[in-house]
Amino acid sequence: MQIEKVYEPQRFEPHWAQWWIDSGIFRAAGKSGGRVFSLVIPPPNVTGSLHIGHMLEHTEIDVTIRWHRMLGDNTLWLPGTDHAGIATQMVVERALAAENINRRDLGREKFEERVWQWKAQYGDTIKRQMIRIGASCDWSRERFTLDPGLSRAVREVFVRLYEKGLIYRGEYMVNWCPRCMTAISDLETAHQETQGNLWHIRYPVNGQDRYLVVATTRPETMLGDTAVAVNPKDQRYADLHGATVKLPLVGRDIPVIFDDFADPQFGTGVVKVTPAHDPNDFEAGKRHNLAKIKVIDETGHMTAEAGVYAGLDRFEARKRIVADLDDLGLLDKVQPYELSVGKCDRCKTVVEPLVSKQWFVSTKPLAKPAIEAVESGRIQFIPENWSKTYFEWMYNIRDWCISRQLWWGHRIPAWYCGECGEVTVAREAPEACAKCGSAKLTQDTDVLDTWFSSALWPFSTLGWPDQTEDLKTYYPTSLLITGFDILFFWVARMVMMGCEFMGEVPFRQVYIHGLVRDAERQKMSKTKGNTIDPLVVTEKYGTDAVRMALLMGAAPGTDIVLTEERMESTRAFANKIWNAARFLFMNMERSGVEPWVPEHLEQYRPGADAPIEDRWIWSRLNACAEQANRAIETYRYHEAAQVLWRFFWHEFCDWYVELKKLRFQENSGLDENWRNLLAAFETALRLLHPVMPFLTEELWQRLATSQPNRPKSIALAGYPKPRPELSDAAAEQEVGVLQEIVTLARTLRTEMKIDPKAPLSGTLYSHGEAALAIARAHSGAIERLANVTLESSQGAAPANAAAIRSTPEFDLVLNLPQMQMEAQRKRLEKEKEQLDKNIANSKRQLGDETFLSRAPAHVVETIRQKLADYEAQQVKVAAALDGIAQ
RNA sequence: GGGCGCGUAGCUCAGUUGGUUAGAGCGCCUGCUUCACACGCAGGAGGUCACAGGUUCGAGUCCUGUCGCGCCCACCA
Repeated sequence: MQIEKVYEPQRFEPHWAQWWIDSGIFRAAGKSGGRVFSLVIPPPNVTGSLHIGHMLEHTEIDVTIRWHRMLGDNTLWLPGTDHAGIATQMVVERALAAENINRRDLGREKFEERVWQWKAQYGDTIKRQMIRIGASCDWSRERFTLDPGLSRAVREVFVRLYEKGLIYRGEYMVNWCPRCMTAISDLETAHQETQGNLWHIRYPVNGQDRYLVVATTRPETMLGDTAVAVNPKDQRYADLHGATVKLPLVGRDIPVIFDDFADPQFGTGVVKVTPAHDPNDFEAGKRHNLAKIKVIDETGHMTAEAGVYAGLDRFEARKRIVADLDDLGLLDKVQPYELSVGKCDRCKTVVEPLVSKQWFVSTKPLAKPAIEAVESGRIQFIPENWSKTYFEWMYNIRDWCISRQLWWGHRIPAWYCGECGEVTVAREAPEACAKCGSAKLTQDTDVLDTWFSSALWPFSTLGWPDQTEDLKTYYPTSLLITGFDILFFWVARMVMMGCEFMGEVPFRQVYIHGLVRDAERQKMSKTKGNTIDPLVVTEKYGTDAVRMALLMGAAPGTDIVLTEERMESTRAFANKIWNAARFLFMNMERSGVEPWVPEHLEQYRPGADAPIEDRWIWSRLNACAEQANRAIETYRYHEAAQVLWRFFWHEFCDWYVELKKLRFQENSGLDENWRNLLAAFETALRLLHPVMPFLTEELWQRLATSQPNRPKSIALAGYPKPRPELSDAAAEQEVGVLQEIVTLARTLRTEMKIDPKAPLSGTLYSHGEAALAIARAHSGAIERLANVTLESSQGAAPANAAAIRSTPEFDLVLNLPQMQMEAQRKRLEKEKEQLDKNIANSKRQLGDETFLSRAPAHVVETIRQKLADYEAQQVKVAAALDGIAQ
């Protein structure tokens, strides 16, 4: 079998990804009317997969660790919707860029038409890439193809909420993005601290020789002022009841109103009121029945109401107005001022608060059961802290603006009558107006916020509103895995909708993973240019290495720092596995051993008289399985990754394979020795599969070829479970001592600056028989691993022995060609210093009456034991130092 | 303004309920092209766990405060 020296992920990963799909191993977990959840879904009793979605929309990398357990457990959560959407977005973005088209220049119909062409053109490549990185990619479920089943669910929910009075349409202040030309929700508005000015403007009071000075950060809105407000308790303005002021530049007379929202402490205590362009003022306007004068339009330009400023860009108008006020002597002062400016999440354009007719969901009634679900523990957050954030938002929830003026998405199922203006909300397009019978109906052109349909995902994908088998089986799911950045957007809303329409939470646990950060701990963002493109790095380091790097950094509650250094080290780990396999295969060939795995994987164990290294590695294998399973079950993926790393590299490779080298000299075919080894390696591959799926699949297939009844894939072979009967304390003890002897000898050799190639001899001294027996039994191993031949001797090392290393159990003395006295003395003195410190420490504690009386017995006992060891060591070190001095 | 979190080795980070001498990867130093792997092997240096108090027999871990940093939410003109 020809095996390359360095593991080349590019050769194997695409092949396996495709094979998993073709052979149906990654099959859909549930089907419903031809809809599948996700193309790449781990099968039953797997293990796991890591999922990286390339979020163009959010211009960052989103990492979802999908470590699915049992299908039968109903522990699945399958990210599907958004990733299919993302794949489509990737196509669209590419096409738009390549053809240099502005979305808005196409109409809705044209756009949808073009998308299919683009998909044909660019889709295959992207689909392949998505699959390669483990992302789902299901073309049937893109948002704007408006999958009929999903649309039906959306309409159903809309109508039911409307009939319950939980959806309403009204004229409200919304966040408007002048570039996207749509309303956006509060959540999609990102506030940013910006350095601006506070302009103080004089408004002359009619009939008095007096000004009211108002402060504003947005002078251009003054053209739309319809009042100025002061606090009713503010004595300075108590005389202004019934007064009016003349609005500068416009000349309109506007009233002075008295309202609590004016803060006497702020500026002069007088505030201008622009009901059409400020949320606060809008509310005040309603209270005082003020006119709304719209001076800025949907494109961010001044309207005809703005008089001479009409047609100007809003920021240009600001400059002109300030200049004109200054000319008129009405600019009292200008103050630098830091304010937070709302920007569109998507395009960073400054949001314009505008009054318009929009659809809203009243969220308070929906939030109540959703809060209760978490409070009662029916939904659990991991890490738990996130429930606080969830509550914080839920308790202060505001109504949700759901209408968007975009042209892809789910149309709002509302029709307006051309005759009488009646609004009809219905599941299907109505024939005639319910009120006047007119057939002149037009559907609302607005579409729904994408999160509206996303909120229904847990049940809409299962066939709701029909009571399907899938719905009964899979709702509620057990686990949602997601990032905190969509906690409000998606998670909270799924809970609300689930409680409302299913009467039950959509999932039991929510695992919140961190976001990926770059080396400077910055959130990845396209505008900052610090994005690590998963397609680029998977190409460079391999998918397995990228996955492992992410997992190693995935401690709950912390962000994931993804650096190339980290990926380099995980690639090294992949290569290590590869080379361990390469080594085994080479030796199998040499010994005439065919690839082999046990018939019953979970029952194999080495015999009681098996070679010590086999008994040892199987015991360690079991410990590793135990820890890995526990870590995975408690969502401590970083810990699992670390446990596996340490086991495979530092136990399996560094010790087990090294010890096995001695056996390879025997040329005896597939004996028990080989069986133990191959079965151990096979188990190790299964343990590693979740963190290195492609590599382990490749190796496992090569290993298992001979087994006719083997599962089709390592993914189907079952994750190794802890098996207490494999634990072998005696073997661990014995190999532990062997490791100690070898390490001592190596350390001593390096310290004495002895050429590692020079064979040495030495003596192992011990009072106990155990260490001596081990040294004798494993002389071959010791010679191989430390290049030292040891004699054994009962008793303590001679006082004048120079090259000495001690443990509480035994002393190791090497016969050196020349003495390195100085190096030896230095090391011993350092050791003595450390021992003295430890002894003093232990003695102090043991001399403390309160400690003895209050500390648990086992703590006291371990300290006693340690003190005895330290003291024994101290005697030896002192003797060795004396030896040198003589 | 409200909420959440962070500060541990040169760098990036672990450290589950407080309990012996605080760990890993990378980097660094020394020595090895040993017939699986230099994406490697062997050995090593490096930390008063941000600071100040407190609780405790015992604190990186719990409490209070200070300093520094980050994130989220919020209609402060």
